[in-house]
Amino acid sequence: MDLPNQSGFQSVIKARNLRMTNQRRQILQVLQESDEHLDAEAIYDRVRQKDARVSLATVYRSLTLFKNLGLVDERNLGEDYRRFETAQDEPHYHFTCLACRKVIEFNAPEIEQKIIPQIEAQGLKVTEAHLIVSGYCADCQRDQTRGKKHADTHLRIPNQTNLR
Amino acid sequence: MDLPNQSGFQSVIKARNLRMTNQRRQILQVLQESDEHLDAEAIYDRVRQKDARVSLATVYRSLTLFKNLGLVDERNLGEDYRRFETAQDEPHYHFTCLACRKVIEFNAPEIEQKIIPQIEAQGLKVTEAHLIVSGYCADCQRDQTRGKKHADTHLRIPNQTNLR
DNA sequence: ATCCCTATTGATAATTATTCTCATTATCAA
DNA sequence: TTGATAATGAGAATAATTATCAATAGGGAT
Ligand SMILES: [Mn+2]
Ligand SMILES: [Mn+2]
Ligand SMILES: [Zn+2]
Ligand SMILES: [Zn+2]
Repeated sequence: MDLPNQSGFQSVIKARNLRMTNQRRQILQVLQESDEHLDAEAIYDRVRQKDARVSLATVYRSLTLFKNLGLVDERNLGEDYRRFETAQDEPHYHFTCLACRKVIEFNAPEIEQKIIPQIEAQGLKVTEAHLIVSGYCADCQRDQTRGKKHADTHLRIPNQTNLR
Repeated sequence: MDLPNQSGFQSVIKARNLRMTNQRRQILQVLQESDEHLDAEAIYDRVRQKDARVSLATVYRSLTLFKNLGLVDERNLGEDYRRFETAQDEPHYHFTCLACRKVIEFNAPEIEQKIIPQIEAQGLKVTEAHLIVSGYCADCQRDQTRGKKHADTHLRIPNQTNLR
């Protein structure tokens, strides 16, 4: 079963005399099979389950490559680590629940149609735009039991107690 | 010479039986005197120049405190470190030049007036929203000599060569 | 199928922003 | 002035990401 742009992957790889490795295929496939926003570690975990002897360094290297090839987009959703998802045709933006970490995507055509044009009218050239919204999802507003479940990716337990 | 809300600072500090220390005064003052988006290290440098024997740990601790008190806002402008600025009355957003690192602020009332209300209409509670735009400023589009000057804060030289 | 060039990888050390630890100091109310 | 304890400084610890480098593997040419 081949995935959508596995072929587009091939062509863009060869065009730059890069090499089509198993690791790259696996890593890209994990991204394509997922509708979530995975971080490097989550991708690493999933790739190893499937089969390969892949190193975390290669995951990072491949993500950087895919990003530069336009196959994958990097997202910063207010965490201190980076998430990745396959590049979409339509731009979209992200809401993250501060309690359960669920990520909800949304469109905001005003950004592409009004805000960015206004910025570029001032002589700036825009290459990227991220609208990052955070708050509390409907479930977590209702529940007292906030932060119980952790949607959208695997759990990472931070350290900090510096909240005063 | 007292600064704007140094007094508001006093009251909010006392209200929570926190203590008004020299370090906190100095750090907050650096933020208030600057119209830039400083990172912890830049604040650290400026505070030491002024006078005090302040540790970097205290800068971080104070920034976290000020953020929680609503006196200071944290910004992530696409770098791998965090910037801070005094809390503004009006929301605003940020464009960063990828070449010279200059930061340009702009308003986007559509966000507060249309986009966020739409999100909240779906049952979500929004507590924060950042629109982070990057690209190239007018100067850097013109110049071939991109990346020469480094506006808005001190220089940090990264390591990476992983760009393929 | 074999050779060869070199892009890529795995393992692990290095880097670096931020947080933690804990003994010492300073704030402030009484 | 004193006492309780909030806050600090110094440096160790943490953790995500990147660099190093010898070994491996892709793929074009033969
Ligand atoms: Mn998304
Ligand atoms: Mn700003
Ligand atoms: Zn939630
Ligand atoms: Zn510029």
